[in-house]
Amino acid sequence: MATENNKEKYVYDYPHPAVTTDCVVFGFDGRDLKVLLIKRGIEPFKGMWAFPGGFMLMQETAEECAIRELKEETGLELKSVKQLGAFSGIHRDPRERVVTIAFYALAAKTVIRGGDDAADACWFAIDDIPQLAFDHDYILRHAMKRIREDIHFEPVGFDLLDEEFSMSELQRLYESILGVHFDRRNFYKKMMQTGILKEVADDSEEAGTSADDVLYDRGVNKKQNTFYGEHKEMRNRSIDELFAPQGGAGHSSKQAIPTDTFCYCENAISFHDEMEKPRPLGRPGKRFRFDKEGYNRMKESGNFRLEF
Amino acid sequence: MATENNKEKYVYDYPHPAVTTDCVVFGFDGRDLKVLLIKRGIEPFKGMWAFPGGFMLMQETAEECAIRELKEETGLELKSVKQLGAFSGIHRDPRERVVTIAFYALAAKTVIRGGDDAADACWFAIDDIPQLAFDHDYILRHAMKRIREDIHFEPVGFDLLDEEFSMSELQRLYESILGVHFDRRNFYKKMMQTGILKEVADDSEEAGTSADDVLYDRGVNKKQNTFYGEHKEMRNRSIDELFAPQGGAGHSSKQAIPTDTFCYCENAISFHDEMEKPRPLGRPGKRFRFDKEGYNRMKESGNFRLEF
DNA sequence: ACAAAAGTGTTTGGGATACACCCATGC
DNA sequence: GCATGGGTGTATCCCAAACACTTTTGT
Repeated sequence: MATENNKEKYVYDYPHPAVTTDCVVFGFDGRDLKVLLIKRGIEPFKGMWAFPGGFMLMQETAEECAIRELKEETGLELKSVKQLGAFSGIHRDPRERVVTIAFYALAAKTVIRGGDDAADACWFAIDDIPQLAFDHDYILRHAMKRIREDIHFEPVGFDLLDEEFSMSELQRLYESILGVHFDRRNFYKKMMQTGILKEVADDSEEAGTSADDVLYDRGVNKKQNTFYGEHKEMRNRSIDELFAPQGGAGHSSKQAIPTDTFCYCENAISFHDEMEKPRPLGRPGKRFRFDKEGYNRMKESGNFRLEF
Repeated sequence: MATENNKEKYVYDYPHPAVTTDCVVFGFDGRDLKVLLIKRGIEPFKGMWAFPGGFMLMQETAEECAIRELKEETGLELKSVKQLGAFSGIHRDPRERVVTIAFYALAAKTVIRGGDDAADACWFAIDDIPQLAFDHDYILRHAMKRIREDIHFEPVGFDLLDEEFSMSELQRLYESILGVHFDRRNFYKKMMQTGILKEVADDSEEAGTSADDVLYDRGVNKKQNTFYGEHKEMRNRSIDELFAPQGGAGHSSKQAIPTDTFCYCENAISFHDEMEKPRPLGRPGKRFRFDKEGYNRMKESGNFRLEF
């Protein structure tokens, strides 16, 4: 049906929409769930923030496209992305009819630090997202809904953490994603009895001041006194509340903040330089790893579900 | 970017894939979960069975396209479809690069009977699906997985039943979808305590020999003696087993059946004429309705989940 | 000494499961 | 009467939620 002539034009008997991909990349810095955005350099929506993504090539699947674009635009090299679905609003792109296939992905902390090509790529805390280009607000709502569902069935969390992590890091991650608070002891028990964690033998120094804590420490302790206080409200807020239309009801603090401050950008690159490493207070905890074998065993033997 | 010239050609600076939709329509006849398929009248895959669907127009969303194509090809008029996702395999259509956005939908029994335009549209029992065109086998696996997940959280079942139904009809539906068997009494209790059902006042005749039972009765009683025996194996079979590659291991009965028989077609239209109405045996049960208000109350007040 | 964070065990209540008897209908 | 299927209650068990004290570290 399609014919390619020499003038680099592509001709079809029937109109074809353009197909793009967009990728919602989640990260976790030990405190908040974050999303990777890029600042658009061209129209439409020039200057606004958007998910990395772009036009699909004929010789690649949508998944491959999402991974390629992510690499090109942010330097992140991920092995897999999960599809959220197609978004086909008729006027979602003012240029032409564009159907986008949206994905989401999880970037571990180590990977977060790896991004160097990301000139205009920044991580935004999930409750400090600026207004986005296209229908990306809408896509983000779907992505949040999806990650909250997936975390019950799949070991989503471990892709967001380093290989080794403490139980409280894991718990903070779950709490960030689900927006709730768990009893520390019950969380511990529940996690352990899933059989998807294995404890790391305590080889004294190994985990101590390693790079693991770098991102975690960055800035966390500045606010730590008020951490629970600040976010307590958020913890029981629904997705819709979190993503109410700009200036919507019920969240006056957001309205008061001017856009520039609201769009405060934590650039992935600058992470390296800015950080000091005050250790977390208190007793250092055991460290754990994701036990892939244990997970497979669980998955095979019946319906695996993390019941939170 | 796109330019339309007078020769009914559509020209783009970059190659565009075609975009289609496909819709997996589930039905339930009181015994088996069914899927609506159409026989392809043109190449490619002429003569093979496929999901209803077709090319998306520029002035419609993918959802609208799926609903429109469903109407055109089968006569079914549905109000909503749910998206499964985009399938973007490079060679999934031999003609040109085609990305399809797949949907699934649920058709109530009454609606099933309504289809008159469906010349080559047939319902197939979920464990008697012929080999399908394109990558539709693959899509069907996703659809089955999805409906099994959705049924836990959403009142999926009620879209497949008539307005009024008996508890055992509902149970059979759940058992068909999930492939398991429930204790009748526990199922009853669990369903009732969700608060999403309301009992229908017994106005004697109203529900008795009404059209409700028509489809249900068709053919069910012919096999009823052996119903549980025949399907017991299937009940605990996983999706992958159910959809093993043609001639795969472990299901010798299928291998023995020649394709023509295997593709036995229960045409939606002929339902009207063929049926006799032997009532179900035993004591006639209470009838229930889906309680939309109760469902909304449940959904708002915390995480609604049907735990099966 | 004190604050902060982490490790651990017990109790208890509610919900899921297993199970049995009686009733209504058609033949 | 008998086969078939529907309606209901109870006992049990397990899991999840609630909850407190001790230990380690840094200041």
